Amino acid sequence: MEVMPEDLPHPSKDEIRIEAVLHALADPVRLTIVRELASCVDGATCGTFELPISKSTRTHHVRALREAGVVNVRPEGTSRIVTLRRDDLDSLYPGLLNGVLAARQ
Amino acid sequence: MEVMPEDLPHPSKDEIRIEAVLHALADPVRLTIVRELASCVDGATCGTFELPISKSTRTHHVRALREAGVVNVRPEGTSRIVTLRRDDLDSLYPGLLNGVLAARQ
DNA sequence: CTCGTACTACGATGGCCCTCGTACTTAGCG
DNA sequence: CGCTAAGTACGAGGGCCATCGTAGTACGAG
Repeated sequence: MEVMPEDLPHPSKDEIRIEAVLHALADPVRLTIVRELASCVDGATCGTFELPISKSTRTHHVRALREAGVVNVRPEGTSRIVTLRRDDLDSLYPGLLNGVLAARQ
Repeated sequence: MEVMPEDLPHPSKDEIRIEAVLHALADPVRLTIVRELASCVDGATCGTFELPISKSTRTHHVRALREAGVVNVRPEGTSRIVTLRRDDLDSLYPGLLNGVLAARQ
């Protein structure tokens, strides 16, 4: 589909599985990350997430979201730009992301 | 809201938490149950689910779905009638259920 | 080159939970 | 009452994973 210069492995759109997505979203930390990403269209650096967790745990969660197909991660210097794969998720599971984000915190 | 004679504890609509719902849906067995429930409007007996699991495991999963607020369980003789709480879920997380059910198997 | 920043890799730990078998309860039937 | 069917309770085992600290890599600034 789209060709993007990356070195981090991402599942293609047709490799995304609903169970993996749901499992990725079921964690409170990852859900917070997804909410933050949804509120800033340009994507965010890993370090900008305000979370009471260690760096390695943050890496772990961003990796989990990436491998589930929920986010895209792009190197940018020493940082990683993280963006929601909103188009893919919306076309695979229309309404799912909206429903999740509609939840009262 | 609605008064229903039950002896099994269910979370009220405002007690349902998105993380619990997502976690409940993230299991392949429970997702199968939800899919079967979505296809039969009248609800189903626990025993009618065709699953390669033991009785106690089935009980465990139905309980998990009930405690997360995904399904309603009503005694009926020696059986339990299980129904999707579609109205509650749709109003709390509009689109979520549709998105999940839209996933290719 | 040196230093600091941003992140990753790896192993350890602890907890959650999926699965099961066994024993038990309850309802219905004769 | 005796029997069967449907489901629950409980405990055990085993695996997955969230969390962390430490060590290491990669990039940019000076």
